[in-house]
Amino acid sequence: MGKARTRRRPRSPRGEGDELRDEILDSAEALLLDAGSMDAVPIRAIADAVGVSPPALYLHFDDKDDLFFAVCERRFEDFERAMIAAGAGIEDPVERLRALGRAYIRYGVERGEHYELLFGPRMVSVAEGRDLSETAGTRAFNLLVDLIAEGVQARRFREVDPYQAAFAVWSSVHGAVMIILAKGGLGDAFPLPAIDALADQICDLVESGLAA
Amino acid sequence: MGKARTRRRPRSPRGEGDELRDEILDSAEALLLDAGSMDAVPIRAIADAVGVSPPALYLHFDDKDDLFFAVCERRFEDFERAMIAAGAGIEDPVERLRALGRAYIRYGVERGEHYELLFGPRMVSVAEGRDLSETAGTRAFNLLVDLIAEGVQARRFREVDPYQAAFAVWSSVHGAVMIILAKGGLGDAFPLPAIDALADQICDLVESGLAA
DNA sequence: TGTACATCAGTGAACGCGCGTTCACTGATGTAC
DNA sequence: TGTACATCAGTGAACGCGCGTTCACTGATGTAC
Repeated sequence: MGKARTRRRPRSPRGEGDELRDEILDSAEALLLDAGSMDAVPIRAIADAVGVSPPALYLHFDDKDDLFFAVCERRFEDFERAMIAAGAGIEDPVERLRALGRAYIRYGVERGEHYELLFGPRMVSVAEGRDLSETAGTRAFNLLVDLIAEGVQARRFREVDPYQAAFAVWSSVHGAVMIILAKGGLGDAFPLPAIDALADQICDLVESGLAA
Repeated sequence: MGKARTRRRPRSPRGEGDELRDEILDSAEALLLDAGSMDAVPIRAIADAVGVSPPALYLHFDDKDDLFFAVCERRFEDFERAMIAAGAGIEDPVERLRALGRAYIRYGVERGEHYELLFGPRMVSVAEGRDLSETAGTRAFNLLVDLIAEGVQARRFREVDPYQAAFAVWSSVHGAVMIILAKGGLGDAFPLPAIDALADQICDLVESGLAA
């Protein structure tokens, strides 16, 4: 049957055309959850979900990459808030690191598609040629660097280079998330330890690895 | 200009049509190195590289997924050999684990596109619905499980569950590779520690994390 | 030894689809005189 | 207060391309009688 649009969005009142921009980002994000990758989300599907014609998207974004980079930025801000919240109020660096690690893995596993957008290979092509130094993602990483530096200074961690150690820690949790996400689709041929147990295992590993 | 084919492959002699199959896999693999993902390798490009028309590929493979699954299998066998070679002749489990970790990261970094094919999200969709229990990838993972079990029994590692610990170790090195590969395309906005130093850092982390 | 036939290893052209994007336009609303 | 005009927030249709795959075919080589 026909091409009937699911929902027809009423035209924004004059001067408030920017409202559409947010609705587009909302829909693009929601579709990403189902589709799994940006390539699998056609611009037409976004327009349809918003209730608008495809060309309307070009009133607010240069092209598809531009649109998804904007989705990305919003997500990174959300991710940064989650990390800040996870560590808030915990004094001991060791405890805070564990809290961050758990929160990171939980965030990644629970929002797999978003996580892949943020940290997967896809992001690389979208981010190429843009300045990332002031993004929420970079700030979140620096949270970890600072935490490790603090722990080293307080003699709760061994004498490591905080920047390098942060990469190592990040590798561990990132790897855990990627494997959990990948194996999620693979059935029973390759059983996965319970996710929480795995998260704890990783945290143990990191913790005793950094222990003073 | 035009559609002139780069190279025209002479027709296989009767009864040896299977030779083409290997040549297709070789070309598909080579193109993957340049393109970065299976989606970015059109079937036409493979056919052209081999010097054959696109429909000829369907004489040997059901469809595109089938073709790339075959590429995948060949790579996993190669990967398994690399891991076996890296650990060969090293008696001490701690030393062998470090050797495997370094070899894993080196393998992943040096052959980024192949690595992503093997362990990235893309593989999931290709592998879906197939039996993986007898694949080289599973065997390579069991190598790690056995190594940890051996180390635990020899009291060189703490008393951990080998299967879970193997997942944790794998997460660490897998995460390291994914991050190195992802950041490789990102320019200088986010400097990466020297790869070897990072590999050592990860190995240190894992080692002291498992230490008895 | 000759010839009809089957088979093998492909080819060339096209189908049909989905995609990102562009183009010319429209109708409602505000503004200037 | 009336009216010509500019602007804003979109629309509908189409362009042009690349893709995976299918279809009907071809020409060389082997085999049966």
